[in-house]
Amino acid sequence: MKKNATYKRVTLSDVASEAGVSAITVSRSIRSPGMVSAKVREKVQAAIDKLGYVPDQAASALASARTNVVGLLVPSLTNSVFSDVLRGVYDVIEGSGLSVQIGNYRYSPSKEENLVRTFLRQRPAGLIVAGIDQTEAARALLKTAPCPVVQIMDVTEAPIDLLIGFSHYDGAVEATRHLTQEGYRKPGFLGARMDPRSQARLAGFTDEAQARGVFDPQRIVTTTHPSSVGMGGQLLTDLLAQAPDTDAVFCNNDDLAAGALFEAERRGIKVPEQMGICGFNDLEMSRHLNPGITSIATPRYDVGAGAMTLLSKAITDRSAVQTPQIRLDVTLKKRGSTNRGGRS
Amino acid sequence: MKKNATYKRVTLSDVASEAGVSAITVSRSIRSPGMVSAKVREKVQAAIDKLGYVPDQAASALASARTNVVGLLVPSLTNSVFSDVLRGVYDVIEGSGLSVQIGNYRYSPSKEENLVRTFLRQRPAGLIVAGIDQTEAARALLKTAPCPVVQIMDVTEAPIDLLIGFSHYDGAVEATRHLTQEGYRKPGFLGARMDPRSQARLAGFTDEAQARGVFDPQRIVTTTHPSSVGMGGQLLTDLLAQAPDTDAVFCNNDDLAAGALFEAERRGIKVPEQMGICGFNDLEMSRHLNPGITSIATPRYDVGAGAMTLLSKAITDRSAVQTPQIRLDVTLKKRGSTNRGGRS
DNA sequence: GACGCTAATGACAGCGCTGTCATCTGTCAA
DNA sequence: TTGACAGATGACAGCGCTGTCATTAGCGTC
Repeated sequence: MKKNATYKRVTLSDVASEAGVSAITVSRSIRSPGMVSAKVREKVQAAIDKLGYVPDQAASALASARTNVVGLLVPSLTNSVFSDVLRGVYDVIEGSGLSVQIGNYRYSPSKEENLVRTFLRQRPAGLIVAGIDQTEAARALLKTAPCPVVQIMDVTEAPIDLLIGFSHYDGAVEATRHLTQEGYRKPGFLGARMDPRSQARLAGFTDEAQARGVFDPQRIVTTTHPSSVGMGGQLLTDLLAQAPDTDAVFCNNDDLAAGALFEAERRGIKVPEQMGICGFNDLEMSRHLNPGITSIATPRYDVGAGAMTLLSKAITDRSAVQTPQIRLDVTLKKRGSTNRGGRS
Repeated sequence: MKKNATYKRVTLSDVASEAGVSAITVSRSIRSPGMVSAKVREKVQAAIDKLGYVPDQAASALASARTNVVGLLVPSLTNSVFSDVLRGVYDVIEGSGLSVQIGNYRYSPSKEENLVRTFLRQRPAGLIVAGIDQTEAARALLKTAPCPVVQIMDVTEAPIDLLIGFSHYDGAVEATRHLTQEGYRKPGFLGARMDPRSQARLAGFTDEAQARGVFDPQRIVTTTHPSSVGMGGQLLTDLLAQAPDTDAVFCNNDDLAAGALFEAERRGIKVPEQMGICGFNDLEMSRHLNPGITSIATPRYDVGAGAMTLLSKAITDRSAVQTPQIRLDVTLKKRGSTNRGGRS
């Protein structure tokens, strides 16, 4: 067993003999200080500092059959939505001794299921999974997983374990209501990707539009291609081709909304007078465009940070988790793109 | 040592006795198939499939003093630039048996140095670090690291080990030249964050502007705050306050450029007639704005993918790496925001 | 037909830590 | 003084794998 001289490891027993105690005592004084007397703890700490001891994660994982790795399963890394979540996760994890491993399942449920399997075999300390739409098999695996599991980005009556998210449906309802309240009577829906959360937004739009008597299936245009600004323009073009008298669009997200805005401009359609545009997610760009794009602000960073907080609490002591399911609010940001001022 | 029944592990020796060989032979037939006869290899594979054996990474890491973890050190997770890099990394790593661990040093060199230390202690299989401006201590650590190291996102004459990136300086020179060629004689520079790569862009701008006789330090406005669309507007405001006759801006990145464009609009300054605007990074949004924003397209995804390709090759066989340093090109994307058509 | 050589396989120890159980110490009540 | 008991500490084995030998088999050579 060759050792690299530069990185020769200081081991537990090195610390132990330096401190004049046994190895196991050092281990305990690190992991559960409460079990060790203050005097010994001090000596151990001094020895650790002196030798620059750093625990070996592999050895610890092997001996305890447990790692300090948190698995994070996301459907996309392109999406700026998930980079916000990521940021929240990383901000909270800092200094917690846990580390994250990301799995990207590219919106493929079967790939997600495989990733769940792969991750579980590594005996993770915890798992964060996006959404509530896992396959049956994945759900079963997660239900019986020997670690806490947090679902994020959505809400449901039947969570697997822990959950933090917000309602895409409610956000869409609020957006749609806002459009009708501003006097738009022929609202349409533009959607790309159409993953489960996009579907929920469409459902919210549909239900609210029906409730207000302004629903027309002709005005729904979707694609499974990824969202982009360019796609927003294209979808609006398609919509206007099949329903030229559409007077507003609720877009799946702000990229599409921006694209729709530019396309409207190009066509000489005045926003918000002739057409209202509402987005989803409230990206920074949206409030700076002219007109600013009305959008549903979603607490993406908070979801990431909250998920990690929840998880690390559950890892330490599952029963200490007060609120295993957290529902965050979305907020309608009214801006120029829907400011027609009418009341229906 | 309690075992979770659900995840009871199949071990090497289980496979070994199933296949009628010794444990070490199974290990070899997985890690270096060339050392094992074809017959045995088949038997072993059959046993693995039958039992569903998955190697234990912790045990392997402990025994071999080596992990399959690649450390990725980035200065930011907010920045869409790095999410593109991330995507490239993850696309390549898929199925390679390696896994990534991200460290976010938030543009703090000392935090970066600490992260290097932390990562190295985990005996990573390789390391990817952003930029070429590590502290002296970090450089020393990386130079003697017992694993390949890839620097990304920039180029230098003195790389630590492997490198893949592009020249921010050259990109800025090209942008500045373009502005002058379009007839702008009073170009300014807007910069946020001002990390080393932003500094390189400023240097490129300065040198080229001086070479063309259009340099004026009054027209340089920077901040150490992060980039955002809003910040772009603010910086343009500041610039115009101290140099009202400025007729073009080269912006550190496209967010600032978009903000500058909106601010110009707000002030009734015509783009590109009265003011030219050029960005950096060529985000998707830029080509859809009106006018489209001229920008320097950077191969961010390719940097991520290339870095990971380089690294996994080096991990397998360092001497097999043909091109240890790769310089990628940046491309000027001419759009409406600088289309004045003049020739200086 | 004994010898040397290479290719293929195996035995063994140990990586650094933690779970389990045993031991030791000091305190307090009877 | 004795015993019971809780709190603090230690001994030991073993997690699952791989590095380093040692051993065996198979082959050609003189």
